[in-house]
Amino acid sequence: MDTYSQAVEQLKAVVKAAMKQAIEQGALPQAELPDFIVEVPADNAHGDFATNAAMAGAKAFRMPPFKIAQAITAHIDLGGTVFDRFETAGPGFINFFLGSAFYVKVLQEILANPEGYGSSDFGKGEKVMVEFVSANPTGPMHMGNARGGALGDCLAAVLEKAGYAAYREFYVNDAGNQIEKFAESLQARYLQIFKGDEIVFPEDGYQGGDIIDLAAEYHAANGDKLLNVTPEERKRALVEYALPRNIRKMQEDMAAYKITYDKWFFESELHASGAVREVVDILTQKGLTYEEDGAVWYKNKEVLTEKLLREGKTQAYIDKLELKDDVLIRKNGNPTYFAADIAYHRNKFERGFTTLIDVWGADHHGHVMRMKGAMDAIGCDGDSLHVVLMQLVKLLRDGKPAKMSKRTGKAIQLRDLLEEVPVDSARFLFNTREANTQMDFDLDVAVKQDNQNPVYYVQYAHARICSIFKALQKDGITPRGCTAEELSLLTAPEERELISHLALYTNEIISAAKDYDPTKITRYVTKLATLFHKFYNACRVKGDDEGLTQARLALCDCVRSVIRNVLTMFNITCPESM
RNA sequence: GCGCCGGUAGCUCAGCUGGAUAGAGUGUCUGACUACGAAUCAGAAGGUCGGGAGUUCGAGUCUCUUCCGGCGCGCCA
Repeated sequence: MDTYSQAVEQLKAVVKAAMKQAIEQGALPQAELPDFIVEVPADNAHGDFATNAAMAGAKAFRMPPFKIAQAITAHIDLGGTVFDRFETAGPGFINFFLGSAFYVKVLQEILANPEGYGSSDFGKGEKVMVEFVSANPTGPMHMGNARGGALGDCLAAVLEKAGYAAYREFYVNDAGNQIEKFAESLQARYLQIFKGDEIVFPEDGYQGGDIIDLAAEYHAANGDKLLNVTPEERKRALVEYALPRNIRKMQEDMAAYKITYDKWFFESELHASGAVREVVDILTQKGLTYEEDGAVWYKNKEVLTEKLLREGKTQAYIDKLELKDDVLIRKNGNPTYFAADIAYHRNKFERGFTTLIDVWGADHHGHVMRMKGAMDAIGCDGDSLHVVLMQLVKLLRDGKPAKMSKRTGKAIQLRDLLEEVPVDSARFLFNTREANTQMDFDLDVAVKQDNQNPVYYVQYAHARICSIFKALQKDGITPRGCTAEELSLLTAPEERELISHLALYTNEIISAAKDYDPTKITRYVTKLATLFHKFYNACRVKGDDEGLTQARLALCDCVRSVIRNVLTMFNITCPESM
């Protein structure tokens, strides 16, 4: 267990023991021990940790919180802990102050294993799949994919550090309706090369310029080869030409974005293998389908109503949702996206993943509940499917929105973004806002190499530390191992605050993993950089006291290690000089 | 109409299972390099936590209601 968690456990035990003793000795009335929390106060004048045990016990003990606090503190024994002292304060908080033993232990823990610091077995090796981006291969990737890419990739990284076996997957929708639309669009553009406006572009076709380009490329290579063949043959040839090119482009874009997937999963395989048919059969066997208007429907309403009633929702609430059934097999015999998606998620469970995380655009939120219900319906566990919904990105340039409509052809694509903005910057910045909030992405800030851009602020802290080591090396000062006594010389407020923050890292990783929220880590490391800069301005590393200089070098080393630890995890470069 | 997400400083956002005087960054203003990187730091100013009601020792956080913004309610994905 990491030093920080140990301290918290010690504190809980000490407070519990004190309460028990107070009850035994009659200072508190007989009652069940209340649940209480241990937290880090916002204001460090209130100690390093505080507990609300006295306030939480007000009801159980039927006493004013302040009196309870006095009764508890009269029986606290800090022997054998990393704590020094405590006090009661405010309405009944008990504040605890760490002793130097804690700070020494934190540094020793990091120095002993800088790369492994932050890792834990919290996830117990559970197989988790993070499916993210999964853009349609019918056109170039957009800003939403950029956010999803950074989010999904870094989330997977956080999960790995928290002890999960994370797996990154991209679902390629290379089948179904949108491929048909893709084919129709390509065909129209191809024929327009010969016949111009005489060929009407399909109303719901893909308007993007990339379709025109693909048709033109095909024409340049193959001429009028497809002019006089059947539409079916023409479309098939065009898709066979264009689809692999689009997929390759997506793979190139993801590679440029420094995202490496464990697998690119093709929807077409689910159709070819009969997996889609299979889930429809399963649902039919369970009596959860029916035929109407020539289509096969799934009883979504029935499944979700039962599920929601089980969860304690009222019938009135469920009625208001106006749940609807869904088509699995269209009248024309083609399965819907929904049917394929059920098969896909079943396939994930069958591959041994016990937790599935999908990163989706918020516009798909209507799909979440019925997908979970469908998992239950086919005998998988819908509660093991977690969907991280991501709100839209608004691109700003010169403080004004930069439009990004996919249809205009002038849209800002992922590729444009990566040409304009450094990958480090994009990966970091997209993880500074929680998925669930709409975000402004300021292109001007993203290319800035100054304090407005948090990624540079963090990288600068790292480079600065590297520079300290070089400068002191020149003066003949070489870092060496420090004794505990030397490390305990780090008592300045700036030093202690910095070490305290270093101590939080493992916990922060676990918290980010639990919440599926890597933005906690970018905030963590930004604050780490801030605290380092404060330390740097307040405490000189180079000084007369050799032991203190070495201790401060050790502290610098720890900060550098943790910054590198975070940036490496997120696949962001960590320059030694800038 | 129904549902999901958001509304916190001029701007962009934190605020963990309810906790102490609501915090950062940025912007504005004022300071700090003959010393390890000033790509930094210190300080000031800046708030009806969208509005209202409730729950209790205590509410930005929970409940209800209402307003505003985004999104969704397809034999689209």
